[in-house]
Amino acid sequence: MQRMHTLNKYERLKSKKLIERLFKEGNRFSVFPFKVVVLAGSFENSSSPVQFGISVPNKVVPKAVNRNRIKRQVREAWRQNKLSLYEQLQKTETSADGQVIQLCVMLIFTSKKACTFDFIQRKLRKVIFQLGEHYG
RNA sequence: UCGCAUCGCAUGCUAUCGCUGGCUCAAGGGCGGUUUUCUUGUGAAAUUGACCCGAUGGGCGAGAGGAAAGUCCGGACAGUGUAGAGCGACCACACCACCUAACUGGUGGGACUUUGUGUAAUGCGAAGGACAGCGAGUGCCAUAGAAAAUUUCCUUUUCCGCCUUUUUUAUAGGCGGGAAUGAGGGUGAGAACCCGACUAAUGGUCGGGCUGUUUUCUGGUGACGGGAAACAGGGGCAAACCUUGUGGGCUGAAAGCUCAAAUAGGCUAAGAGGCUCAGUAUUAUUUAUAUGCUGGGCGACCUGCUGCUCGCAGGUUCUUGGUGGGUAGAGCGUUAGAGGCGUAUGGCGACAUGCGUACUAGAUAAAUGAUAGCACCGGGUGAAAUUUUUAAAGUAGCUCGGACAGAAUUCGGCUUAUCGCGAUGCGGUUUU
RNA sequence: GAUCCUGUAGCUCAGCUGGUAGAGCAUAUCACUUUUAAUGAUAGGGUCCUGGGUUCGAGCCCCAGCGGGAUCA
Repeated sequence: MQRMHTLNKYERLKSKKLIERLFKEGNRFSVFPFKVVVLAGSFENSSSPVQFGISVPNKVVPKAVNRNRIKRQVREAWRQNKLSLYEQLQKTETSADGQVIQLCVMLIFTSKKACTFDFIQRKLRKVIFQLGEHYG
C-alpha cells in the first residue's frame, strides 16, 4: 500500500461481461443520491481488490456536460476515500484462510439536482462504511 | 451613447491530489545465447542482448469547441456491386454567370414584390423570397353570387308564330320558339383587360393604353434591358397531381478487414449399428453356417400432403478425426488534413496560385479533471482623506454574475444555443 | 454513429386530397335516491408543440426549431 490516492485502469470496472454479471447477480442497496450494486468473489481480469464504476442515467441528468461533471466528482471522492475499504478487505484476507475477496461496485446516481462536492463525499463515505460492514 | 451588419476572442495564474495515451531511464519478468558448478536432470547460479512484456518508480513534452450540439445537406473512406453504361421507378433541385472536391452551400448580377426618399421626369436606397411551366392535360376554388371558366338565370337587341288593344295596318303589351351578345344584376380574395367614337345592339369596326406570343434591330458572356412590326386578350392554385430540364446505384465506422477459446449445429472420412424374407458374390464346401451388396416387408420416431383418422411420400443412430463458417473477446480501421497561420500576385467578390512557417487529443461503462486561493472582466450600489468654484471619483469598499455547452472515422457547409469583450463599416440621437 | 414515428380538451384518441375542431372517459350543476354509486340532462374547458412561408383562407401543404418515443451490436 504505497500510493493510495490513485484510480488507474485496473481499479475501474471496464469489462462488459463483468458488468452484465454484476447486474444479474449482485446485491443492491441505496444511500440517497446513489444506488449501489455489489458483487463479491474473485475475478481474474484484475488484481485490484475493488473494481469501481459510476453511472449517471441519461434520464436523470439530460446534459452531457453535467453528467461528466458528476462522474468526475464521484470518481474524485472515491479516489480519496477508498483507503479504509481496502484496509478492511486486506484484514479479512489475512485473518481468514487466505481466500482473496474482490468486490465489484457500481454506483448509479439518482438525484436530479446537482450536488456539491462535500455532500457527495459525505454520502460516499457512508457507502464505503456499509460496504466494509458487509464484506469486511 | 444607441441600433444594425461583418469579422475576431471565448477568463487567467498558483498550490495539493489525480486521468489518458506517447517518448525515455531504471527496477522486475519472459525468451534466446554464453560461462561456471554439481548429486548429470533439459536442475541451479552468474553474465549478456539494436529482442519482447512491463498493472512498479522517476523524467520530458501533449491533451475538447465555436458551435465539439442538431444530424439538415454534400464529399472522402469502406462494403456490396460492376453502376465516373443505358432504361424504368423513386428521391432531390429549378432566374443567370462564376467559385468549390461536391452541395439545397457561397460570391456577383438580373427581373419581381414590399417599403423609404426624391425629381418636371427617368431615379436613388433598403429588405424579401424553393423567381421553370396552369398560352400541355387532369383536378380544386367552401359560403355568397346568374356565373369561379369555351357562362346563358334575369335583363337587353333582333327575327318568326299566336293572343290582347285597335276599323285595319303600324305601334305597344303578353306568351312560345330561334338567333346574337356579355354592358348591367345584393356577392366575393378574385368576375372575363381598360378608355373613347360609330351602330339594331353590348356584336363588329376604328383610335389610344396594358399584358403576352412571334419576328426583327440593338447593349450585355448570360439572366435581362431599350426600340419597331404583326397577332392575341386564354382568372387563380404546381409548398395540387403533374410536365420539362438537371443530378443521384444502395448501405453506413454498430461500415469493413485480420486473429480467434468453450459449447451447439453444418460438411466430410473411418469404424460400429433393430427384426425378418428373397436374390447374388466370397470363404469354406455334401448340406448347413458366417460376412458383404441389392431389393421387399414389419416395428419406433420426426416432417409434409387438410385440423383429426386412414393412406401416401421423405428422412433417421452412436464414437473418433478433419474441415470451413463463426459467437464472447482482441487488434487494425484511428487520426496530417480538398487543413491552419503569415505574405505576394490575380480577381468587384466568393476564391485561386506561388513562397515561407508551425504541428501532432485519440478515449471506448468512455481520459482531457477535482478542491482551495488570488487576479481579471461586466452589472448594481457607493464613500473618505486631500485640494476646494470644483475636482478627487462613479475611484476604494460592498454585493451579484462570468454563458452556451463535452470529441467518438474524418472534412466542407447550413441551422440552433450563447454571459460578455474587441475591431471595422453604416445609420439615429445628444453635446461641442 | 445511423434510421424512423409522433405532438389536437385534465387523460386516451378521431379529424379523408385545405373551408366554422369532435368522440369517449374525467370535471361542474341539476334530476333520480334517505345518502352514495350507477343512470339521465345540461354546461364549461383548445396557444391544434413553437416560429416563418404558400394560399382569399392552414389542425391539414412546405421549411426551420423544440419535446416525446422506438429500432439497429
